[in-house]
Amino acid sequence: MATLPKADLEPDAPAKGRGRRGTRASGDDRERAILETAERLLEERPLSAISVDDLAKGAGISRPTFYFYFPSKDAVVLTIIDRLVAAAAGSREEAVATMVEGDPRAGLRKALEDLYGAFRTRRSVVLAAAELRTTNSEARDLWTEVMEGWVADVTAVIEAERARGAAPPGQPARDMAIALVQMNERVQYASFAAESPSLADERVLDVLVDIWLRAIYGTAEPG
Amino acid sequence: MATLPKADLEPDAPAKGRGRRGTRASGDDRERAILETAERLLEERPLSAISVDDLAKGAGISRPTFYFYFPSKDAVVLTIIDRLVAAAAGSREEAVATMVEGDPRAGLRKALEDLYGAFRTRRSVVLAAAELRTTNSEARDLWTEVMEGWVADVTAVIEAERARGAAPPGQPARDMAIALVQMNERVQYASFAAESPSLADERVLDVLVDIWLRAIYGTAEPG
DNA sequence: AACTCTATCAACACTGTGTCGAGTAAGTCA
DNA sequence: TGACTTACTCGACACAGTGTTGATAGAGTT
Repeated sequence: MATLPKADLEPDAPAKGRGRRGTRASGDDRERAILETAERLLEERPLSAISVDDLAKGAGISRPTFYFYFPSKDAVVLTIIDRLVAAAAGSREEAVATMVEGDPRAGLRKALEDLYGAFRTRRSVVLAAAELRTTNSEARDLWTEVMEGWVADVTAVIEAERARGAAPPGQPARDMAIALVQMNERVQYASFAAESPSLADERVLDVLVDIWLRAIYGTAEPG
Repeated sequence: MATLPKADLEPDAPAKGRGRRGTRASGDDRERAILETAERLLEERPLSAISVDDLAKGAGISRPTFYFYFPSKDAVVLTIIDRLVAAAAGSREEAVATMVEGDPRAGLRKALEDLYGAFRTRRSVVLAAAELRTTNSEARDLWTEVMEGWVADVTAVIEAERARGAAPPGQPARDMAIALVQMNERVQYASFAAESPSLADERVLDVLVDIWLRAIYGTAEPG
């Protein structure tokens, strides 16, 4: 089977020190097996229904041995979330670049599309992250970082559009950004979880883009 | 001030059969004591950090005796949430009535204000509900019911405004309603939990009302 | 006085978490 | 080669929490 003796020059060290204590012996396989087991099980059931024993069994080791690789179940999931967040950060940079150039509607749509896509392909991880967030402060902090990043970018975009006269004045740009980013989070989560009510997968972007555009570029004096 | 515990003609039998099995002997006090203990502890710490034993101790009974009154910790919290939801349902009816008559901006603000107020005074219960929702399907169903109610109302309002020509056409009214209602949920939750980023308590309404108005009554062809 | 019904809790069975300490096997170097 | 180190493994334990059982006490009929 997969005997990967792998010249370990700088092999992984994937996400800071979330995983194993020291060293980098052959047990890399085990660490990977645990992570893969976690991802697989999360496709089947919620995080709360997965035990350390399930992860250990799935990776072919005993429960105490699991603790040699990770300090807790949460740490495993945090490692997985770290990776998702890193991938999403890439999308974000790209997205902002897209937004700055030319046509706002197309730019915004492309930006939200990339982000939505990055998460949709890892639905089960997003759901697990949301679950973890309610009990684990490290998960909360990680998510805060992500949200602050987006809010900062969106705030800058709104301010730029107002400055060049493309967008009318209104509520403080950062406040708008917070509400809009949080709306996206919630709407996307509901769609992933197939909550009810929720937007159908293929409606999410149309609706979000429209609300963003109206919120940023529109004024409303209804009659 | 919010005089919530109003008009108890029917002193208990508060929410269907969530509580004790049969009868109504003197042990009503105990049931109430358990509920009060739960509310008190939820002000101090999250639901996940409260055990059945804590509730029993707080009510001056042993753990097995607790199970005479409630089948689980979740059932206690569900009873509390039931009451909050019932109170909020009152606010909702009133809110919709307010919206229908005259000036949309004032009406919408009043409506969102009432709702926000109903929840803000019971912050800790809202937070507990969100926590429960991730693991308990009954809590999920209950919340679904609440959300569907709001979405139905908002959908009707949007359609009415479009029909009388006050609002321009756009995305399907129900889709807009879902996104807007979910935005409110998320923004308010973040504010209650003092997440970061989140809107300051006194900014929430201004920002939400503005986005709602622009989303419903505005169009946006940015340049 | 026998009978019932509410209410109570000690003791138990079970599930899950995390730790300790003893052990093995594969290097490393004297 | 044999002593020492380091990576790794797991049986057995201690602990925390949930939910159940069965025995019992008192109050209220009949």
